[in-house]
Amino acid sequence: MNDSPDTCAEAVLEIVPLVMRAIRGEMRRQRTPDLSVPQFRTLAFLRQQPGASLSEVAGHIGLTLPSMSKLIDGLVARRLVTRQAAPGDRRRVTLELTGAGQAAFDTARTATRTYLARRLATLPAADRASVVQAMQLLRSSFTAAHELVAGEPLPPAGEEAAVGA
Amino acid sequence: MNDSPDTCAEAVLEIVPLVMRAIRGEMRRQRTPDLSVPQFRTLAFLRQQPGASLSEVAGHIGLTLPSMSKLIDGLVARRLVTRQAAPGDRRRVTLELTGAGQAAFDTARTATRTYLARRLATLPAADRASVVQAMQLLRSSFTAAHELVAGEPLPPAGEEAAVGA
DNA sequence: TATTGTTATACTCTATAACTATA
DNA sequence: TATAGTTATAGAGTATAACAATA
Repeated sequence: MNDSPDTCAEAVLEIVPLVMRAIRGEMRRQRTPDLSVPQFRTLAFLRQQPGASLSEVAGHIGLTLPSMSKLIDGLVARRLVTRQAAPGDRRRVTLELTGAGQAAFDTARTATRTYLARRLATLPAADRASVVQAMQLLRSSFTAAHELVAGEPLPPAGEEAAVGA
Repeated sequence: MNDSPDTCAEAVLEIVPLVMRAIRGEMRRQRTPDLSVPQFRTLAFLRQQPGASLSEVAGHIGLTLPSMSKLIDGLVARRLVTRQAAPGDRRRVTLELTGAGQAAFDTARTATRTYLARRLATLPAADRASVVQAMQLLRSSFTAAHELVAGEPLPPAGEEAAVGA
């Protein structure tokens, strides 16, 4: 009853956007000279994957190559990212955070995490443990190998109730 | 250890954007009415609050009046929303969904929920129940007008819950 | 010829400022 | 005068198409 895929999807569809708005709002308040959310996500990716190519970053963030190229233009202009030709294949670019780029990311992210922690501090510890566990479960569902790209078949589909629900 | 506010915040900050990206991507993929996320949220709000004014919708979605006016232009042009002068105060407009607007909302939302359900179907039922429970806990943290430990009021929690409806 | 990325161009979305209509 | 919306205009962000450089 409370564990059907549809019930779970309903709950996720209601709550995740709510929490996401809190995250985005806080990041907007904290981020440095007007860093957009995709730019911030790019910093986050390069923090974990230094030396990534433009295609790799674009694929991860979900932008086209031209769009990501322009986004990187802005980060390079602010001296948050370096862009160099890759040794061994001069077609590729190697992207890395500068010290300022690392600081910009760490500062905003820490502030946002602190904000969330203050929100979550209203819960009993046991409930927070439940939330942590659920996040791990969601990660396994949404990073699974079956990369869900448009049109690609996924696990067995449930009823596709349609219009006029 | 696993239940500290900071640990919980860290998990939320990692996973929620991941899931949100999947939600937004799937909603965008519903090309039938080709609705933007704010347009979809507007339909969701009007589904629950028929007859709302432009200011009310703009405040709820988080757009300025001119931006919302243009957004509504698009919805009216597609015959998903009606816009009439309010009886008793001709300055205000009364916004309502048409039958097609209701169907567009229900279709897109159902498709997104179905997509999420297929993703979540990879989990055991007990784990889905854990996710549902955690969503309820997060709702209590992110919708309640909680005061912080230090006594400071939290920043105004925006309302992005509209996706849920 | 295939790939990796950039430039050119256009469209969407949003904001601020100025304006109209109504109260 | 104050309020509710709209129109005018501009800026950011993204996409597709065409191009350049390298493999």
